[in-house]
Amino acid sequence: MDKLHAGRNLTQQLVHTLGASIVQGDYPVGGGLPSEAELCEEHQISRSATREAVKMLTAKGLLASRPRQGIRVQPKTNWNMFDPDVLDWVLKGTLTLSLLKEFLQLRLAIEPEASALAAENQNLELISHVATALKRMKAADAGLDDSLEADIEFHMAILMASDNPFYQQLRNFIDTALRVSIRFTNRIKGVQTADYNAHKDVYDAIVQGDTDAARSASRALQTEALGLIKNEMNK
Amino acid sequence: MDKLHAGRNLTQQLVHTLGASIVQGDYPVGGGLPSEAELCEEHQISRSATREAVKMLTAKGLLASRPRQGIRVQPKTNWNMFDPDVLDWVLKGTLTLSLLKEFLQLRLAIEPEASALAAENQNLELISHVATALKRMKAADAGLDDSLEADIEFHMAILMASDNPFYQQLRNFIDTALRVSIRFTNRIKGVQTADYNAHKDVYDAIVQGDTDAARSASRALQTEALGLIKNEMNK
DNA sequence: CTTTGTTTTTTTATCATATATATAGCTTAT
DNA sequence: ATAAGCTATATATATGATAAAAAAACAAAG
Repeated sequence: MDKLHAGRNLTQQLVHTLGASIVQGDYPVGGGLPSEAELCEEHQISRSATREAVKMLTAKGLLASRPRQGIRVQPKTNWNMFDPDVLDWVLKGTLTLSLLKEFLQLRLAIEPEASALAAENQNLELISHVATALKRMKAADAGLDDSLEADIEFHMAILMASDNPFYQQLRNFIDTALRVSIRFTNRIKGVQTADYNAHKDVYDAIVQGDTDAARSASRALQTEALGLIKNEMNK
Repeated sequence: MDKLHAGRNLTQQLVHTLGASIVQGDYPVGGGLPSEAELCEEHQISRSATREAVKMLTAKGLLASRPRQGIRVQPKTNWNMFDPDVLDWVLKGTLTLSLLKEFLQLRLAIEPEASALAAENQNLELISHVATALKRMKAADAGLDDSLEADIEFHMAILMASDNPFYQQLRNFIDTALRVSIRFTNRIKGVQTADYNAHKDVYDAIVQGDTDAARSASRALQTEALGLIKNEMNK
């Protein structure tokens, strides 16, 4: 079995290798995977482990299996794109400028509204974590902290401060995607210390409880990143 | 085994009964479920079926299992709330005004931006489905079609028309939640033919390619529903 | 008494095999 | 032609045995 996935158990290993393959398009959508028996043979593991891996991928919407019909890849619209694993496979396997744009278009919906909610709900405990992240960003500007990590922590803290479980649930999603996308945008505009002042504007508006200002400050932040990508696509 | 889940196979049945129980809080978060062996005994099914069900719930973020430690419920922040099954269990098991509000707060982020994207991208094929849904809504006003279904179809068509896979992926999520929430809001404001004109405003703006108008028309639609809930909460 | 290393024991993980069940495609009777 | 029934084959389920992991109990050394 794969050496790449050391530390994980057999089922998990197969889940990840199969998941990545499926997303990459190694098997025809709607069409069939190798049968259960063939998968066992190929990967040299037992039926239990194989079946459990298939079940996990089924739970994530990638596969479906029926007797006499075999195991088939579900259409993309069934994939749970918000499952961190699936998202990871998609981003690592098929990252394109176009996909990145689409991701940013989603953040453009989520984050401004999360900032507005944070300003509205005034959960001081949660808002304090935004302040902490902002301090890390400042430190990173002076080379005392990791710029990428500080940036991500900031955006995670905003989502948490929304105090809404649905937004909070998007943490994993945005975390996964940010790690890919920030690296990508940095490559475009040159390594950059993430724009501290623009981030501070968002924080200030939240602290002041100004929902509209929070929304538009956050929106400005997102729009800039999106513009960068769109620009790149037109080259 | 449960008579409630007829038509599904044993694994699926157990997934759904366990999933619902977990979400409802029948087992302590962070704490343990019955052991594999006990689950088999309780539900009178084999270890294969039991293990596969546990794996599926693991894939959805509800459970984790390790040797010697047993099967434990993961903290809520790990649950894949955007998985249609999980959302369904949460909504049916723990629906409150507060949860409904939080759901609408998410739609308030998603749908206006989806409408704006639809206006921007001008995918005529996809936009035509919005027109179809709108016609159904008009027919429903005259009692010739189902009002709930027409309403849902409209909002689904908007998401599709955004032409962005991430928004499209939210179809399942919003579909599931709308069915619960529309019934709920109707109970509050009396059975109502969904507001045709407000919906038409959104469609018109999209057709005209006016992104800002589409965004604010959609936002108005969402804000109204949200206001209704907030009102109810303050009673 | 504390720390560190070892053994025990419990539970899941994996394997192997047997049987049941579902179903696509073929067959046959009307 | 059409529908009911058959067949072959893949998954679904059951069961028993073994491996591996990890917490807990225990023992030895400092």
